[in-house]
Amino acid sequence: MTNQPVSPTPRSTYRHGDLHRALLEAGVSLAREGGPGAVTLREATRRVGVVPNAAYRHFASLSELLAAVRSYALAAAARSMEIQLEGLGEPATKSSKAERVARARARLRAVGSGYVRFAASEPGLFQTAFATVGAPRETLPESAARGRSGLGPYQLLGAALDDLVAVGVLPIERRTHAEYVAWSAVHGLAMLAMNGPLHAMTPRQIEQLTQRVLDMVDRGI
Amino acid sequence: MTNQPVSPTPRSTYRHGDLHRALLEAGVSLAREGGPGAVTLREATRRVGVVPNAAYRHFASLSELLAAVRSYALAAAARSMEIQLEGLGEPATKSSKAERVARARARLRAVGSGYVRFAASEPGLFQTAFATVGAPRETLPESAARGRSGLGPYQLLGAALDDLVAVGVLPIERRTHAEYVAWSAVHGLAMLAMNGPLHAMTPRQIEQLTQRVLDMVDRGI
DNA sequence: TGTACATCAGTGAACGCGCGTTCACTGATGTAC
DNA sequence: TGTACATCAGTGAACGCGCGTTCACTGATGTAC
Repeated sequence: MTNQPVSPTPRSTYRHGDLHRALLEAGVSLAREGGPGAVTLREATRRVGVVPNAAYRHFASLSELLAAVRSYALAAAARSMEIQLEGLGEPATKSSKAERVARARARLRAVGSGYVRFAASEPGLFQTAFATVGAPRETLPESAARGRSGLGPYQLLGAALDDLVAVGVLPIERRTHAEYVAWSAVHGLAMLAMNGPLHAMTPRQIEQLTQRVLDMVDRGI
Repeated sequence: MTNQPVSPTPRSTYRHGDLHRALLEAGVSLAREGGPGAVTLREATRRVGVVPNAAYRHFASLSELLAAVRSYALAAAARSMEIQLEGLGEPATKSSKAERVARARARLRAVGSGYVRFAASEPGLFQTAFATVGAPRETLPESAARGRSGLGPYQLLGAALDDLVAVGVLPIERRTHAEYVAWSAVHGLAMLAMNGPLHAMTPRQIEQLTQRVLDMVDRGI
């Protein structure tokens, strides 16, 4: 596999200095390259140029490192969604009802689009964040798993749906569990694009398909 | 983990008799219990009560066994979808346009419903069939991966969509890649139901959510 | 400002684990005569 | 119908791999005096 040179960052000092951060970064790189299964203590320490058990000064176990990496991945996903939201620009101060409706719908699309873009551009991190199949359900350290808005991916979706309700597009009785309905569509697309039959598609084709799925959500939610 | 007794089926004969089939069945059990990652040659042979390397008389490698297990899982998924289709009953011989439209739409719902039901009832096999994350893209032995109709899961979906076109519900220009749009929705739901936040839901809640997602597909495709 | 010392980050060696896979073997089976 | 024999399914032992984790250690650092 990835046979990294033994000591990629040769230390001059005996102490490393910031091993905790370095291990986390190595863990993120591993997840980026090979998904959550590729995150191992031995490979992370190897990349940092430190002996395997040195990791235990900073993480109690592998799963603690993995949890930290997952937080990072969730935050990165949130950022991707935020970036799409920011692309919408500021709302007009005095906006008509139609404008507010259009904006709320655009927000939901932006959230979905950011989600799928993240999956397509960072498949390894996406898997780490959202597709931890078979792994025991661990509690997420929610603190670090957010974007700049202070919201995590799930909250960003929720806020967009609240907007749709406020603006009168989404009937309040359909608000319950609406996250899951919308999420299903983009999550499924993301999965298929990553390892399924869509893997061979160009980014442009993926983008078009994303728009079609978002059309479906828009019409059907 | 699963510490199976060493020789669950003690042989009286030196030869096993049908080791190929026995190993496949053990592999399917392992996949059922723990997903594709739980399928190992050593555990499969252990369960059958045979020495590890005996497997090499029947499978060239682990990945060959895994491919066989995947075929089985795909066929099981197809069966689940077919069962939902069969639940629709026979079409009336002389049916009105409205009846044929309703039937075509019901068919798509049945396909989706069977897919999600399979994921919910057999998560390990579902993962083995459709969620092989990170695994190298291998060629599927298509032959065995089908239901009784002779169609695989993907073909069943395609046929349902063709029906919608024939009946005039789905505009022909939206037929291209429509599989992926519909598939995304149910696949995402299935994934979320298996390991995501929907894991704690009751089968009844999952069923209701499935109907909402299918409503969305029906309205939005 | 200089020295003794406690702290604790990183070392070195080793453990046990389960895995896939290879090798030379053995002994039950079915076939040829 | 009985016997010699080739076949080849399953055995026994071993390999090397990477993994997480534990142990007693060492030596750079920063603090107290």
